[in-house]
Amino acid sequence: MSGGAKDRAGGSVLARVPKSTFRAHIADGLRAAILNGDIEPGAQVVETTLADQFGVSRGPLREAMRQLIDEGLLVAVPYTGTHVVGLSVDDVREIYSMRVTLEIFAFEQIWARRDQAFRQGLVARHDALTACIDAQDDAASIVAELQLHGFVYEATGHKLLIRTWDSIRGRLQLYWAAHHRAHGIRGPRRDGHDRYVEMALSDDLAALKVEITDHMARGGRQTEEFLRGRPVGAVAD
Amino acid sequence: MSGGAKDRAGGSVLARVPKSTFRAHIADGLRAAILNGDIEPGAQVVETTLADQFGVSRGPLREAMRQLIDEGLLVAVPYTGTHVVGLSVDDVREIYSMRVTLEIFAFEQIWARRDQAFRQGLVARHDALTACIDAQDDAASIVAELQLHGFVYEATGHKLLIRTWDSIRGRLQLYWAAHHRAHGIRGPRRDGHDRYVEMALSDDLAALKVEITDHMARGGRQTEEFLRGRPVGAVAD
DNA sequence: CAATGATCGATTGTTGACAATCTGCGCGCA
DNA sequence: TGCGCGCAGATTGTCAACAATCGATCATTG
Repeated sequence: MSGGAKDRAGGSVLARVPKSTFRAHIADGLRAAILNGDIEPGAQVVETTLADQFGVSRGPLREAMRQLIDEGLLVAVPYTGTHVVGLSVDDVREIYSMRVTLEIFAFEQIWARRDQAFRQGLVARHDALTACIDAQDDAASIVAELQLHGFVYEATGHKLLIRTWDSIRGRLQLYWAAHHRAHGIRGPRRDGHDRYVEMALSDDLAALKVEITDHMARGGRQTEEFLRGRPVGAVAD
Repeated sequence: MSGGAKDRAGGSVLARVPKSTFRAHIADGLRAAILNGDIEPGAQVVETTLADQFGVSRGPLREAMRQLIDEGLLVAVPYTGTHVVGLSVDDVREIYSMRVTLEIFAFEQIWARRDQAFRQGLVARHDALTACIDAQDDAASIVAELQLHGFVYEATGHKLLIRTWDSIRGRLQLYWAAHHRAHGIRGPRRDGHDRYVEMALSDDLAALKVEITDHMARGGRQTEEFLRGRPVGAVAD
């Protein structure tokens, strides 16, 4: 489409060129590769190598990497190298504590405006998650759970909140994916989300806040057991 | 130092070359120029122009701009142009509502660990802010107020929270600066911060939460009056 | 044998030139 | 007069080559 990159059939991830720029698609592809575990936490990512794999030059690729650095998925040392981030126990703890705060805030924002569309959307995503869990498809359940929670954030219409959720989601998914690869079966159990959705549609905001706090605490606890003492990767930020 | 940018005495902002990369310093300089009002909200920023002003090529400059876009200070349209963001009433509302949530969370995190160092640091920054207000130095008071609140976030040691505050601070400062330039005298009154600090050092967390909520509500209200109907800039995100 | 300094490979940082895209404007035409 | 069309200017997107820095290796020296 541009610059001089003629066809790039060899690119590992991108299939079509969307009419716009490369950067976003490289970022998406690289993010997917990291979250998918194709590149392990702690592993080094080299600009030239990736540029070849994606079939682009280092310019756009650098910008994509910079974006992932902002998302907390990569860590760069000037003139030396860039690595996939390794999450420590404290990092995961921070993610979960932040989620409690943000998600309660999200429900406070939307509480009075939970119309039919919201209720249906929430139930639909809960059903999708339930189906993934019943099918024991862990990879899909991770995505489904992220979409369930993401739907709540989106529903608030609070752009800053959504942006903040976006900035956390990557690290959360990185942890979930690593946990899943290491432990096989992952966390989300049916009953927990059943209660969560039930209360989200109830009239008792206080009870929902407690449920969210407990929900996250459960996830966090099971989390720490897995991580204790050994960060997922080598490099911390 | 590198590449081929020999001396750059003509650069508008950077004075010394710090031994590391350009990007961070360009970002700092450009951010300062925006927050300082040298580039007005809504105004277009052209890569080639800025590159000349900073004495670097477009590569590093693009990365710096990309960072400011992530911070919500710039808005880019592919192949068309990049503008300083204009904040709407809703945007400012979002910033303030987010601050309430984040700051209450910050105090929850640190509440049990408010040692002598924290108390002294908080008082010191409050004194500095008070001095700026008494001297009617609005520009300095903006910085002082940001440092007061920033100190609280830093004190939590919660990296994710600090990062989130960082991602909001720029937009808040952009609004405060624009408000100040348009209205002359800005918001922060002594009594409000006196109460804030007093309660932050008290034993009544619930009361502090109320104070924070009110504090922000006051700032937000005065804010909306100024902004009603006319965003600070031309382009929204 | 330990400490020190030079060298080399690997990787990122920077640059200048070229290509693609968008926007506005003038022109022909019904 | 109103409207589509194409052209030119401006701006961003991309590329390939070059420079700077870092880390490890290895020879040198006391």
